[in-house]
Amino acid sequence: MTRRKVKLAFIVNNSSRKNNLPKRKRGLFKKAYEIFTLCGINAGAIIYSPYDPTPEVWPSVEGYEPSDYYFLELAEIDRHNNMFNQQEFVQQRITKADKLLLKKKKDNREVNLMEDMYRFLQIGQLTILAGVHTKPALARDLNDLGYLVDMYLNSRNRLILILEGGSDVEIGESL
Amino acid sequence: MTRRKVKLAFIVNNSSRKNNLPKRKRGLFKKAYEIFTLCGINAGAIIYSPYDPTPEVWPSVEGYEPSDYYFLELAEIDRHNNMFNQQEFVQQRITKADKLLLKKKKDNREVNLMEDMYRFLQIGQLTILAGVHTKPALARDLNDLGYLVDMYLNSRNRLILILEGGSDVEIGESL
DNA sequence: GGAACTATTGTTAGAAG
DNA sequence: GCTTCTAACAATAGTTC
Repeated sequence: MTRRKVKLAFIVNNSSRKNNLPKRKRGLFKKAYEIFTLCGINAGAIIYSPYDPTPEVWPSVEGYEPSDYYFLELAEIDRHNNMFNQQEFVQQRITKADKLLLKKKKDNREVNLMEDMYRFLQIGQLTILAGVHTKPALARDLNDLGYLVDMYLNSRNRLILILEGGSDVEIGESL
Repeated sequence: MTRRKVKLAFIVNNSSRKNNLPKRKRGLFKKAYEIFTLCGINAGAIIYSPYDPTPEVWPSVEGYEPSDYYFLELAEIDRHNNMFNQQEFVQQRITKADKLLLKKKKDNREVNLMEDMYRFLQIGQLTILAGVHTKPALARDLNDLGYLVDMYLNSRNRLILILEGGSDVEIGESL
């Protein structure tokens, strides 16, 4: 049991590094779960393991159990008040996003929308972290985005974004 | 200093709960950083604090310091090999996304693209978690997406997505 | 090759400044 | 509000089975 203090640096030994990951991962996700439970807020974690093509996230995407549990817990304390806060909270975030967008008026740069879509899908599951209240809308949106990208894949062609009633604006090209 | 074992449950006392959050947050982010450093992989965490309209994430979005540090560390060990693995890894994920998309061929459902964009921007900073190698492309893409949404806001009108040379497809409406 | 163990290091709840 | 302190609790590195 000789365990010396570990130096916070890349573990050079391959097996040690690999063996460490699941332990640490469990620790990280547990911490996220503890914050989630103790403080009643949405917290999440993600790990891009080289040993798994799918990024591992907490809360889990498939089952949504932690979120459900979350509301169950809150229901016994102050559910209504919490939902109100959540709404205020989201409103603040949207206002902030608005301001951010107004700062972004710039030159007409080319957009590789496809890349964005891919990236969106890759991190799409993270949107669950955005809040329990968005859950039903989320599932729909993710599917719709899939449809949108699917259209792109079918077309295998140039993608154009148009503002109705205005002038056509070319946004990007396919791969 | 009487500290009894804490029950893993919502902290009802408001000030206790609020005081707990920064400590726990530090702990969570530290764990993410440790995995990132020790195991040489991309790991991240996010907290949607009710006390802050901006979600707090690790790694930080502004400075990109942790990522830089990451490569600095790896450079001394096996940078080339790691980058190769990263590429393979990304390729796997893209293949996976492709399969996911093919499963999504469905009916023509309406897409509220604006919602997606908002959500993308809200979680956009999380894309940094997708990998260090995407860093330069990422900054550009986020700006371009901002531009795209900006156009939308300017138009205050219906958004149409068109596949060039094909039939026009109506995708969604503004709020 | 993963589950269990445990000495040791690490984290944090509550209090105090 | 925020640091700091520290007893108590928790996580885990190295090892064993």
